[in-house]
Amino acid sequence: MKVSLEHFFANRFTDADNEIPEVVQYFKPLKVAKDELLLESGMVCHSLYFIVSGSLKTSFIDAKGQETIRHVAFENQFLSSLHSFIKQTASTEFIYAIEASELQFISYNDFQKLISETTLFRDFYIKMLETTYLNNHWRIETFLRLSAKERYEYLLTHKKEMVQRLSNKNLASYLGITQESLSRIKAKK
Amino acid sequence: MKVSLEHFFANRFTDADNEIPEVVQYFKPLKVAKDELLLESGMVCHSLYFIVSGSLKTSFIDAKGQETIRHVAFENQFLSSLHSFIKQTASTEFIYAIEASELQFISYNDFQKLISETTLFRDFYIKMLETTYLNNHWRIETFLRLSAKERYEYLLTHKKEMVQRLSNKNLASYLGITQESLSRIKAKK
DNA sequence: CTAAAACATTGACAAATGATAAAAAATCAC
DNA sequence: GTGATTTTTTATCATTTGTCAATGTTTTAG
Repeated sequence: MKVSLEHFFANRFTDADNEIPEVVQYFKPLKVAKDELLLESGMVCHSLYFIVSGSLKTSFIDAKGQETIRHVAFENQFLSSLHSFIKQTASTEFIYAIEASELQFISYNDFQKLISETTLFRDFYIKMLETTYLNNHWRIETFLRLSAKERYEYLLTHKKEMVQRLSNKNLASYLGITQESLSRIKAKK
Repeated sequence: MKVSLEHFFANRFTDADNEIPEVVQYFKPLKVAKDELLLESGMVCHSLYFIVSGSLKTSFIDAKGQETIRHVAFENQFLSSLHSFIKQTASTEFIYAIEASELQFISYNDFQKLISETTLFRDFYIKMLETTYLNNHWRIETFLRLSAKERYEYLLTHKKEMVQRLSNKNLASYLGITQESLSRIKAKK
């Protein structure tokens, strides 16, 4: 599947669609291989990525040295190490391509410029923060009161793409459980 | 402890502080008793609350009928059922006062008005979404790779006020564990 | 102040998940 | 295509957390 940045804005921000060319010109294309590192923990994240095709993840290394996946994004979604990007401070997480991916990215400076100069991008930024909020919200709810098995079933029902496109290893990490537990959960169904 | 809305804005939004009186006039005072309900699940949340003194929580009822606390706020913080408030759709959660509290609240209409009319409030709204993001971020991280005991210790170190001001019942609910487990965790220290 | 209700603690046991190890299966690099 | 590497599955056992029940403690309503 392949999507475009123009369509993304045209479909969602009809009020200020005359500003689309102005906004889109600041994005640069980038192709990355499967498993390619886009941001190292400890570095400042300078880019916000739009996914044309493929998938990205943000992750950190836990106390036991295991990679733990905090967020995953597919086509038509944006991803960054948001805290680092917004504040231009060192990131506590990595960004990796999960699959080979085509991206469009914008630098922090151009991002700021567009925020101050265009209504479209300001609306987009608020919308992005809201979407991020909703995403984190359901994720916290699933952790608060669902067992590992129920969290897996929640993804199967509500986020099927994640189950289909992530390896067991990545999926287990995203669910906050071990690979072995996930394997058992899947076997029991 | 008691704080004021004027100080909140004056301390954080120095760029546009001439707009503070314009913004503050739309907030109305409200006193609520301990355990008082401010928003019922299924209703549309019409208010954003600033806490002058006391504390509020947002919670939902899980599959087993247990109250589960998603978020807690103290003095000098804002709280709402944000999804419901932003989209003016039915809330999936309740808002309760934990302690007797003094609040200042703004209606959705006045909120929208201030967003469109003042730089201060637009800046504030983005800041609020960012703060919310950071809060959800650490919460997800603690769920992903920490045990119940480690999550409790995390709160002790980084959010001591929560441990001090919440009942065991509320704290256990916020941590996503049973009261009994929390009681045992505390006893073992 | 007192009785009732809510909350907190403790114990015994059950269920879920993690740790470790080993084997099977899939994927990758050349 | 083949051997090496990584991922997935399976099994056993240990640990954590939940469930249920009983009891002690604190808070609340009148």
